[in-house]
Amino acid sequence: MNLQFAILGLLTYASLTGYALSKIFDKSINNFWSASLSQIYRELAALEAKGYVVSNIQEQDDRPDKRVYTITSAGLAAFQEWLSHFPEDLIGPKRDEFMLHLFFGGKLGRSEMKKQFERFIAEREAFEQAMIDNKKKVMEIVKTFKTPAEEEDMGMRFVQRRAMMTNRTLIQWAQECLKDLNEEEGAEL
Amino acid sequence: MNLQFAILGLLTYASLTGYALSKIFDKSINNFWSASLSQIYRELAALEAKGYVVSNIQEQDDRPDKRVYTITSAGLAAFQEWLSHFPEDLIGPKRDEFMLHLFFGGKLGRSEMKKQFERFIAEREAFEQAMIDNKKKVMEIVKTFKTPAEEEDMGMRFVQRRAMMTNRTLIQWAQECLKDLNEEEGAEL
DNA sequence: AGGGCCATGTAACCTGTTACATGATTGA
DNA sequence: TCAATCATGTAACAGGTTACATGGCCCT
Repeated sequence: MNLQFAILGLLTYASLTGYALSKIFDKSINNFWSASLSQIYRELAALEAKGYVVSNIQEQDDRPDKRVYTITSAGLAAFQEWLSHFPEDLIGPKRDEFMLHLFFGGKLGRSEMKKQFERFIAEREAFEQAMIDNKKKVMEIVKTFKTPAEEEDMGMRFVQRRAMMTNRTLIQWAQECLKDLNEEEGAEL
Repeated sequence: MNLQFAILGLLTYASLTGYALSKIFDKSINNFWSASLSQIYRELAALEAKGYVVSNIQEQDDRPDKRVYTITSAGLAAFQEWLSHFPEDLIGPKRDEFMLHLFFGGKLGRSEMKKQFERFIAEREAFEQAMIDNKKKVMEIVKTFKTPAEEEDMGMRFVQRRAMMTNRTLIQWAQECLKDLNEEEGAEL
């Protein structure tokens, strides 16, 4: 259901193809909700069956024809209704494979643990750099479908800030864990 | 698959019933991997079909009989194999309903946004307090099935630290967002 | 008397992932 | 010439959620 509303939400800004929706997902919503391309196509079909969107095919000479989806008034109403009801539970489901491994890390060698934390830190630092590099690009993409009204950009700003802050914290966390692992080793010698 | 390995992992410490597994999940693994009770029963059945666990029924007079699951040597081997292969992707899938609403928050009133951030902060602060209060209890529960060897407790310590640190950061984040919302309002008057 | 804990599961449904299938254009 | 991008989808499977079904004990 939620993915359908995410799609509807984007379609309130502009009519888009499944492919374009997927691009926008990767650059914005992906920070807190992931969706694969095939999933998007499936949900678009479901939305059309409900009458929340309509589609029409645009022929193109040089590229494959595309199916452009447009939100209907029923879709708009359903979206607003969904939007106004924030979820009760503010924490939600989790699935973090890395943490799952870590929890059982005692059954692994300490050197393997350290290796994994180092990899974690390196990836998070690269991620941070990528966020900084992409920030302007993301804003440009967002502006192609969001109007430049200040209040509409709030959501994106908040989302980006959260991504940056939590990423920094996770790097710090991993560094502290690494320190612990090194100190324990020192104590043993 | 991952849930199956989480269950196997817990069963390496002790033989447990589906119900008991669910309790332990709620107090430990739930920080980074959620599972419902019915899911646990289903995965236990799947694990038994694969020969990774065996079960035997213990009759009880005062309470319902219980089915106790024990890991087999094949199960142990499969678990160790899984454990030694950390995931490539360290970020993983996300589904955060609150963020999804927030992203489209521009279509909502500013007062509604503020209300939601206030709720967010209150819940996160309560969560922090609950973590502090439960810390000792959790450790006791963990010790009932984990041996007290220091290195085995590492995983839990790291997991708890991460939960505390990210929670703190999220509170700070929400406070900053609230400040932004208030300042913008001030500028308008 | 009523709610929560103990304890087990089944069934249906909804979501998410992966593999398959096709094929032209553009840039390195 | 090779990979990437544009562009659409289907099918099968895996994993997660919700509702249903049952029933005694313990505490307030």
